[in-house]
Amino acid sequence: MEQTTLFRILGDETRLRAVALMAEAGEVCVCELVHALELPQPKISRHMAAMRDAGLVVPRRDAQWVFYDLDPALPDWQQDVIAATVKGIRTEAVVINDRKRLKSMNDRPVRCAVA
Amino acid sequence: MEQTTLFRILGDETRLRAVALMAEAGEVCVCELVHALELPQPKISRHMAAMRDAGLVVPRRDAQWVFYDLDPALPDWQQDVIAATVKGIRTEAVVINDRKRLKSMNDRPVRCAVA
DNA sequence: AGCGCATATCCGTTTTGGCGTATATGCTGC
DNA sequence: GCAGCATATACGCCAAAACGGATATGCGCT
Repeated sequence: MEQTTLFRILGDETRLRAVALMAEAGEVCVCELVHALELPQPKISRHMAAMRDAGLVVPRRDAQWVFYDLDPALPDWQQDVIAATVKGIRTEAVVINDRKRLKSMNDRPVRCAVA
Repeated sequence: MEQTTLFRILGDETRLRAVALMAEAGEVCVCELVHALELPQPKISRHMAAMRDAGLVVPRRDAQWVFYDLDPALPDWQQDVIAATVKGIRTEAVVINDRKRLKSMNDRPVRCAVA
């Protein structure tokens, strides 16, 4: 069963935090994740690659940045799972701080192309 | 974040199948799982122990059998996640066959005590 | 072309997790 | 107490996955 891959992805704290951030803020680029989650860049890139390979997330290149967002084409039940999860963890201290740091980040890359 | 434990649990096929079965059929005992999933007993026991330790599942001893069921006291969002998941996978061939084998099992232990 | 920032990938290591087999524990009925 | 079934755990092994750090690639600017 390939259905377990969604859970394998969500079963890692770094990726879960990234998912929560994207679900709330829409697409984010790697440097924003590095700043918001306070984690080394290679670690973020590796985890985003895992999500991309799993089909959870879609990359969009814009100049020197790569923006990731949850794939809107995910099966309904997976979107439901993610929605329920985000709802359940949005008041967690970790998640709150991630959100806070993202919002207060200086020089966030401008989204020039398609939203 | 301890929230990842739910997903770590669901990220294994054996456990996911057990969860689907319990969500549909209510509490089941180890020998029923062995029969329905067609897996060796120690493997089932180990996975059920993992779920028990994670707080996903509650054991009920009745004579020589141990029945497991999803913990009704799980946080709402986790119940939502499970509900969405079960809804999403209930038409999977594997899940259908598990259900079928459970129903057609001979000499299923009688539930003598509390439901 | 060359520099600088953003991102991705590689390498070696460590941790985690699943597995099969064997064995222990618990309960029932004689 | 003993036999027999149901369940749990222990042990050693192997594979997957996460990690830090170094390095490669991609892009924009001058």
